[in-house]
Amino acid sequence: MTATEDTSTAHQKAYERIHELILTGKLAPGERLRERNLGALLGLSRTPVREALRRLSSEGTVRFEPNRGVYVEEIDRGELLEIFDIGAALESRCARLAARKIGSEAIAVLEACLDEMTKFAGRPEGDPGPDYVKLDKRFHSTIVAATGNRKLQALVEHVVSLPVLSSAFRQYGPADFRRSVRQHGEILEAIRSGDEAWAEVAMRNHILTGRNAVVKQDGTAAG
Amino acid sequence: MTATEDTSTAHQKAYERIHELILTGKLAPGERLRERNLGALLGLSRTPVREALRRLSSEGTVRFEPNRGVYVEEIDRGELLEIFDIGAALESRCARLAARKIGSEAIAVLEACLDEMTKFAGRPEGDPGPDYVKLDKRFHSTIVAATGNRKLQALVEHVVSLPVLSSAFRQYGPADFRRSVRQHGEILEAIRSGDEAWAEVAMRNHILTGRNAVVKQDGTAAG
DNA sequence: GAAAGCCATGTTGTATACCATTTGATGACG
DNA sequence: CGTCATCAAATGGTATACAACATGGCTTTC
Repeated sequence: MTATEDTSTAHQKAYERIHELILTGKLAPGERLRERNLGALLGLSRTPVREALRRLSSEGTVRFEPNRGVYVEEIDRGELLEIFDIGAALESRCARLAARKIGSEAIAVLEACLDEMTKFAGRPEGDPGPDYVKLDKRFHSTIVAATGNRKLQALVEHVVSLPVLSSAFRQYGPADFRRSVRQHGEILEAIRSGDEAWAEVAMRNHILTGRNAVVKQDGTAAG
Repeated sequence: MTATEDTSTAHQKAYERIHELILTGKLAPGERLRERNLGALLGLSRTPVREALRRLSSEGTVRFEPNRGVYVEEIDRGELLEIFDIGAALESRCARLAARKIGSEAIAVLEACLDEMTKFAGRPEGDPGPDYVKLDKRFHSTIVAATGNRKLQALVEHVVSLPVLSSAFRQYGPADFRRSVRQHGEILEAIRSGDEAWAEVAMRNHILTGRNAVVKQDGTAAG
């Protein structure tokens, strides 16, 4: 019916929508979030909204100030680059584990992802945009899930929940997308062949490429 | 002084108590948590309990099964050891950053912690037990906070929220505690002197010592 | 005229009430 | 005797109601 998303519960819907609003910058860093406003906006009551906000708070995306409201967390450039380093450490470790433990179904999912990515990158002009972001998320989520480690999965989710991950894509040109696809291909091949060391460095290479894109994103010394 | 804990809000109280119940094994892995039961147990309504559970869920400590209840997550030995490795990666990175950015107040807190730890470890017999766990938490939290990176802080919190971290202490003997104190001393000295590389490896050394304790904790091939 | 206190208003924090879904028991039917 | 349908109790999911706290403007007083 609606968006084919897994919007089975109001809480899930609230979480996804609010998260997206923050990702896309419609809710700006530092901005105060009023529970009743959000509820009205999403057609929900405060209860699921608050639960979603608690979750986002636990992920470091928003901040509860007791009795004084909820605010979108700000992230400065230094923090962000650190996060990329952490992400590289976590995800490369995931890739190593995945190379050891992944099953054929997960492999199939990765292949399907890569296939669609290739199609997107093959386009002459248009920016793949949000679709590519989703594919990228699915690809990485599949690898993390293949580790079978739920705690690790939770950690990575928290890292990739950053607004900036997608903003990194925003300024990608066609060449950047092609490179991204190629890197995903390498990662898949490494995992498929069970080469743990290769999978690890292929993933690290991929993440740090994204990091570099963010570094160059805004050269100005904006406060 | 009562429990000087920051139990200002019901949500916070619920979170701390439930977390502790899981840490101490009073709520066993796989066990179903009934919201009304927990609320009655803590003298609270379901609302703050549910918010606390959402937070714990986000941390990977419990698991929501839609319409079917909340369960304490189980962790097998392999996952656990992985978590220690991740923790080592994250915390050693924190130590490196802290060595660069820490302020004098935080240094003072660390010194105070170390002081109390030394007292505990100096005891002839008694197991320091929960008190030492708290000191350890404070020590590590202070270092993480000193990085100034909130997202990183959130990540580490999620790692150390593991039941097993404290269970590692449980089988510590006097010699183990003395070694732990000595290691904390090294970490502090490294950070204080601003030696990033030293701080990093001192922390890694410390965490992996704990990992080793867990490895040896239960030699039996218990499922 | 300025500062301090008080009240009105809005928002968060918590409790309760209601609805939807699951689950186990009971009984009818094969 | 076993199996399946049906229903009731329990529990999770959500909405609403109420209480506590914060904030801004107004009045009052010096």
